[in-house]
Amino acid sequence: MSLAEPGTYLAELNDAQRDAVLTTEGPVLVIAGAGSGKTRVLTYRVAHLLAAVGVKPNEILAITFTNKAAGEMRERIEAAVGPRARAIWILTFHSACGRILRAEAERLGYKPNFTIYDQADQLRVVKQCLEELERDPKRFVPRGIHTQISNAKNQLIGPDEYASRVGSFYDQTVADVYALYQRRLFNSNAVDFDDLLMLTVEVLKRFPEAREKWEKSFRYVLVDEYQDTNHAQYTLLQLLTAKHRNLMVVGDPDQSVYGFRGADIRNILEFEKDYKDTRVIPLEQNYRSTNSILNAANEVISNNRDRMEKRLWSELGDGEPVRVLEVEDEHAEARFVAGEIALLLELGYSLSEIAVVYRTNAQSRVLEDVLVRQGVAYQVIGGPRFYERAEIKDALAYLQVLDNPFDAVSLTRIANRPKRGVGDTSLARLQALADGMGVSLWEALGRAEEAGLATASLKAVTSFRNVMQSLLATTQEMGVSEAIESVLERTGYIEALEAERTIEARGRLENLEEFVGVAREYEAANPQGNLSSFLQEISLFSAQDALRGEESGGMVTLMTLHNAKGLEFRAVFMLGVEEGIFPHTRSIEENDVEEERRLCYVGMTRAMERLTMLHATRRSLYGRSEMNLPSRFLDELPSEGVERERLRPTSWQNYGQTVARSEYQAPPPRTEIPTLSTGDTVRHGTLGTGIVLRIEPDGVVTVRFEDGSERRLMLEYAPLDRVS
DNA sequence: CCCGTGGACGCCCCA
DNA sequence: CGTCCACGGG
Repeated sequence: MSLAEPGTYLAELNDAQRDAVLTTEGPVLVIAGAGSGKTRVLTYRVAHLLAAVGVKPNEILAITFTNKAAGEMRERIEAAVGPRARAIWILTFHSACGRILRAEAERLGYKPNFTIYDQADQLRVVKQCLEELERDPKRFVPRGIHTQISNAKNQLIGPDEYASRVGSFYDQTVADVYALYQRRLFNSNAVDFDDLLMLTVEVLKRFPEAREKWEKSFRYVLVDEYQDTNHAQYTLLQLLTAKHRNLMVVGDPDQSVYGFRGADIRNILEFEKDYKDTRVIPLEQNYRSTNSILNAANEVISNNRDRMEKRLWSELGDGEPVRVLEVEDEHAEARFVAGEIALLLELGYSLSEIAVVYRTNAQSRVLEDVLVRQGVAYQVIGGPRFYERAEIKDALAYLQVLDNPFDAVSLTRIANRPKRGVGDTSLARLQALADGMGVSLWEALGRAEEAGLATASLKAVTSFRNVMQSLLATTQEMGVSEAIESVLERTGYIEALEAERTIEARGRLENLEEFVGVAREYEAANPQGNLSSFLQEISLFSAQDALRGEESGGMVTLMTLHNAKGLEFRAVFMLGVEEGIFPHTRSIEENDVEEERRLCYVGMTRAMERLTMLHATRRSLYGRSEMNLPSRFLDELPSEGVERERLRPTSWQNYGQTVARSEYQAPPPRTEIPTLSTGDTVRHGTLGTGIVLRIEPDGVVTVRFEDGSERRLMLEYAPLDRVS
């Protein structure tokens, strides 16, 4: 597309889409059904603003749902208008707030290099607070308290206001913890995810100079996935667009699925009330799915009462019917999916065009077992993440402390890693000293002799502090990757892992190497980036950002329905479509089935050609075997264009060629299992030769074969031999 | 101060 | 069925 010629790109749009691109002034609400080309609209609109309206790149703020989406959008715009696109603000809510807050932090008394605490860090602080307040953690469950605080922040209710509204003893405790929690974070120069929004709003509200600066700078604001905004985000947008009022929001009320983190569907349903002269543009033509899939999804969602009437249609024909399948239990479910994947490959599908979605992360395990056994490459989005692994968190904690020594949570984490004789007792004494003197833990470390420690402990603390001090001085001048290597080396972290001589330790070392690799990539992509910006980027990483796209050969993608949002696949399998799982028991109890139904709608509309929904009659959950009824969502499907089948034990036990063996008849383990290490060249019976990339403690090896495909194989069973 | 063991408990989805 | 945490011996 050439931007000198609006005619060329406008011709690629349908009437409604074109309208959305050309209506640049004033508030615009685009109701974009699933697969209706909203990314195209957003991209072209930005390009149009730059090329035809003459807007400067830094006057545009585009909010996307994930960093990955932001990156893709930036690429597409750059392809159209060139390097100018780099100056556009294309960010998620959290990263945009991170940036604004860094610029304005000092007005609130924070330093610009504040640390962002993740869920685990936040919980740890809540626990500390409960301890300090001497409340019974049985009665006041940290997780529950934290949820209350988080909800309050999403509603922009600060600690003082919360305290003034207390209605019960429980509330009073929450209020006390909230106040203390906030003070703790402040003293650590740290913020949590919710603070990014709440504090940004606070700074804009309290400081007119700040507000004027930012509302002036963003002449055009675009927001994707508007149906998932919460009150804080809503207020932020109001503040930022007060001057120019050029706000375009794009969303689909039927895809609002983040109620649990404060998303308020009314933001989109009542947008027209908030902005009187709103131009509403519905996009109903779908370019993704066949009509069988769309009709099925339309039927299901029409059972919701609280919605805007909308009906998607497509020109892609009826296609294959939607399949609803009953299986015996979760193992049969997994085997069936694995068998179907094999069939799809024969039909010419590639693994990367196939996704399996489910309600809860725990559901992936059974399927993973089967896929590993079959040697099917897959990736799990979400679940235990790279950055949540202990060794990566340790490395990150070191970096956090180097960037922000006041960060007490990170400092506590690394104080005794590797073991160096700084135990909980010593740390508690130091923390008490710090609290007593009103200084940070880091400063207390420097005056350890006043903390009344045993001689050995004092020595250990002093030597730890000296190491950190010297790292603080020397890493200043280094790039991020070099700093990480230096930290791991000089703290003895690497040495300690190597001394373990276990496969686990080896895996951890490999993960750390990968982490250094991440840092190198970051340096290459951001030549002017520093430690602070690297850490911020990592803290705001989302599950979808880890999605590996069209890598050669590819892999099947496994993920929760929430993580599937915004993605599309030629074939989609939806697991566990059963009462109690989907809709989840808790949603039924809390009368929130409409949100679950929207989630079902989201899942179904991910599929382009083939959609299979499965339910098992029996399923073990928490070690107990339960009988589940088919989900009510299955009852809501139309009869036309839907095929219902029941897989009887006899038919699934021998299902497909590769799946023929049931789990009780696995081939006998090989007698000679080759000893492999990463980098070895190996030969596989059917897959050819490849290189060992990674070895997991449970005997799973990852091999990259000559055709570029990566596979995870069970060393015990896979016909693998070492060739060099 | 470290590590192993047994008991309690879980009860989603996420940046 | 797993995980996480508290507790007690070495």
